[in-house]
Amino acid sequence: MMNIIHNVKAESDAMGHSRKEKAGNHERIVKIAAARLREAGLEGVGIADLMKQAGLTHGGFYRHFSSREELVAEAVEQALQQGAEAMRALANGKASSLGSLLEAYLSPAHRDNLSSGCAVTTLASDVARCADRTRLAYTAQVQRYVELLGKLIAAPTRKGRRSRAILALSTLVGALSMARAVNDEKLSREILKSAAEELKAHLA
Amino acid sequence: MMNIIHNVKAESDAMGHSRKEKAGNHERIVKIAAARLREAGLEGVGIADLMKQAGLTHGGFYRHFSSREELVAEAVEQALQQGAEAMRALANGKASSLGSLLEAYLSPAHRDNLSSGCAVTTLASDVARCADRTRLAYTAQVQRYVELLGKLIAAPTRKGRRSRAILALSTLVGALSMARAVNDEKLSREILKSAAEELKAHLA
DNA sequence: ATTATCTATAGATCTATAGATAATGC
DNA sequence: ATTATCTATAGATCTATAGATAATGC
Repeated sequence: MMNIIHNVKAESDAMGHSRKEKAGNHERIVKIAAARLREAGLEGVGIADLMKQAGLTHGGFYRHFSSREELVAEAVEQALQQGAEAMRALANGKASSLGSLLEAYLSPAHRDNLSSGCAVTTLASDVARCADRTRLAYTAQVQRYVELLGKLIAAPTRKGRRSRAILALSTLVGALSMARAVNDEKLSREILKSAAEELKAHLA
Repeated sequence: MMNIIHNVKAESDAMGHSRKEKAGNHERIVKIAAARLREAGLEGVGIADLMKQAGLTHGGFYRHFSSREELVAEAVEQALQQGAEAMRALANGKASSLGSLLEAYLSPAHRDNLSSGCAVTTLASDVARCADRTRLAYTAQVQRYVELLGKLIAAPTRKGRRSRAILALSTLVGALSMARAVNDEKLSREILKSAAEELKAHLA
């Protein structure tokens, strides 16, 4: 695969290295990692590659992070947060917000967009093998999703809403995972569509 | 992690290398890979490690496989098949076979048993980045699961059964994924339990 | 003087191959 | 003679570190 993402750094290499620049560089490395690690998996991209895309050389990496693992932790936190924002935006958007949220989550567009998609699905199996810090962030994000979905779901009791929210989130994660892994566009779309429709029917 | 799995090879190293032995060795390498790759992910174990566990040295690997990718393909096929057999056994077992299947799939035992658990969940995100051959095997397995579940689900139409089977499989895959990634035993069990109970209620 | 980055490289992998060894199978 | 395995190693990574460079910031 050709690298078509060029140096994003604003300043020229001849310029100095202020603390402001450092903060900006740090943030840029994390954002790039949050995208690339979702595409390739948490072990799928090297430090040199990530630094190159940030417009830096790999030697400078360890002034920003004490280890690769530390970058991964920050990047996963970043990725989870991005997904949360996207979902909240969807939830606050339209009238029948639950329906449109389910449809957006289970859309072919989300399926094909690994780099900025929901990390709760994309990184689940990688996170299961991660350090505690990363798993903690993942856990907190799952709790937030369950609470968000619970607010959108009608049920007589609080327990019932939570239970249905867990069903809904599980279905979203599983359907998206399989739709991505499967090698057959028709089946992939069927999975997305059936999961969305059955969920809507069950939760209505 | 200490390697507590010792040399499984029956014959001593001083013995000859017949074609029968070769077939046995090939099968053993694939079975070990099917387990270890589910534990560590498709990129998480090296050839030397796998061969060592099979009681062989890494140099012999390329008389069995033309590349690492070829072993991965065979191992994923093996892993998918194992999962299929386990599920079929569950489905043919008891009276309320759907209920017991859902409970077994969403049990803490299955959650904690990566090496012989269902590969449709465990390998989903890895398979999405794999070669066509591997994705084809995954796709066929998803179809088989949908058909198996469809037979156990009551609905007025064939389409309805299939649609509900897709919902059920999606929920199983998503709930198990999250239950493994999450760092909180209480939440993990709640995910498994809620998903199972809501599914049963919806499909009854 | 401090520090953010760069160049260069050490050290540890990992995949794949080459040539030696010791048995099978014609 | 063929071949399944072993020993040894080439070549390509990848993480992490050491020392040089060039700017900032006291």
